[in-house]
Amino acid sequence: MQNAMWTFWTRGYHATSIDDLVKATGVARSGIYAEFGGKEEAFASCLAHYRETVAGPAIAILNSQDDGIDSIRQYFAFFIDRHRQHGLPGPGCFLANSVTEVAPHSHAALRTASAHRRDLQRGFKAALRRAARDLNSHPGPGDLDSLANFLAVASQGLWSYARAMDDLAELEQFAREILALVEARLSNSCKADEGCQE
Amino acid sequence: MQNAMWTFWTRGYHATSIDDLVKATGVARSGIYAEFGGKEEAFASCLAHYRETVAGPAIAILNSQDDGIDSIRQYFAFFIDRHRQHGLPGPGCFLANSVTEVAPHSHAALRTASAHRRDLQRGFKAALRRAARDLNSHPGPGDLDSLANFLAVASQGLWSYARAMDDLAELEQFAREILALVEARLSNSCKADEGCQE
DNA sequence: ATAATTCAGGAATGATCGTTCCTTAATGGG
DNA sequence: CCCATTAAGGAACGATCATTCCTGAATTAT
Repeated sequence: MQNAMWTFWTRGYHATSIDDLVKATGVARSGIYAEFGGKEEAFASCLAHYRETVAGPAIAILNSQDDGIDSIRQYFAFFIDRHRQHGLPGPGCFLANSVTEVAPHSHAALRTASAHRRDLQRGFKAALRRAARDLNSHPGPGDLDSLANFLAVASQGLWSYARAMDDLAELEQFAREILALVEARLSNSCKADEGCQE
Repeated sequence: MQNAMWTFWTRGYHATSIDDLVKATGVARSGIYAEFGGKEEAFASCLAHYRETVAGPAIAILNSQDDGIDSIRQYFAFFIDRHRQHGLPGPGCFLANSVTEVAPHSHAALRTASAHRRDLQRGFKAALRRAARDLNSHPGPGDLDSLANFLAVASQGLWSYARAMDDLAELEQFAREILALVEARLSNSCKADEGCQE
């Protein structure tokens, strides 16, 4: 399963053949069909497995500690460290890759990707709420939703580009910039609020 | 050419067969090979054609007027309007799609995508410089580069998700949020600067 | 008008695709 | 020890892939 997931992850759905899965996993063709049912089902299973074992723990980082800003920092560090180990160009995020390649033509992949985005957005929102609290910021209604939605979509861009970049420093710069932006945005809400201390 | 580009754009490289190109363009198989050479060359030509006729004019919007913030707003509006006409899920950005699907395994596509990102980043930086000027903001050295790099990568996320979303309002919310973030970030630089009025 | 040339259309080819099926080895109950 | 059941390995299938090549019509030059 792990090897099949990795193959779909790095090569995508269409560029992966059943033979590739056979070579990657070591199990025979009949074993692939016995385990999954077919290529589409195999892909869906691998995508769900990725969501459980990789994306889920990553989102959990966003609630791993009290400091909201640092939670977001660690979320990005989690993926960037992966790419530091692997080297660039890297695999990116399997869910992010699937959004581009298969989601437009596969209802199953689209629903998995949408559910993931919802979870990620909720995680970001929770971290942002703690960050706003620590910054004495009082964002308006919907501001945190808008900002969390933005962070989820912007992350997609980072994981996409991780497949086409050769300099890790650019990924790190992106992560630093996104934190600076969030702090500036929350501080701005603070500034607009009258009861805010300095 | 236009029809071949659209086919690769919406379906991707691997999911597009020569037969698809024949049906889409109306020219016979031999005509495809006479014009392009082969499937890979056809894709590269279509990608270059997209960069010239779609991405180039879009980047030019970033320098179309003096108001930097509004230039950025119009850049996003340009693509979002496309998706308003087409409906969601939409085609996204052909270059952004290629970053995910083919750039990791194709040197030609990777170079085209990298060159595009460089151009886009330069366009954003120029617009940001004008925006900073109008906001009386004095960002530190490298701040505009970092912010422009961020905008280019974040855009990638938006065009990716345009292929997997069904609500245009979320695209628009993203665009509004990115402008609010940029303004907050530039205002923050202003606040840090002592000679800043207000 | 006729012969030469060009080029588009589609048939043919070898390879590879996803999928199925048959053979065979392994395992467990009697 | 033997037979029944199961699961794994690989051969075989039709379909489709990218690519090549051949045929016939259109066009140009003489």
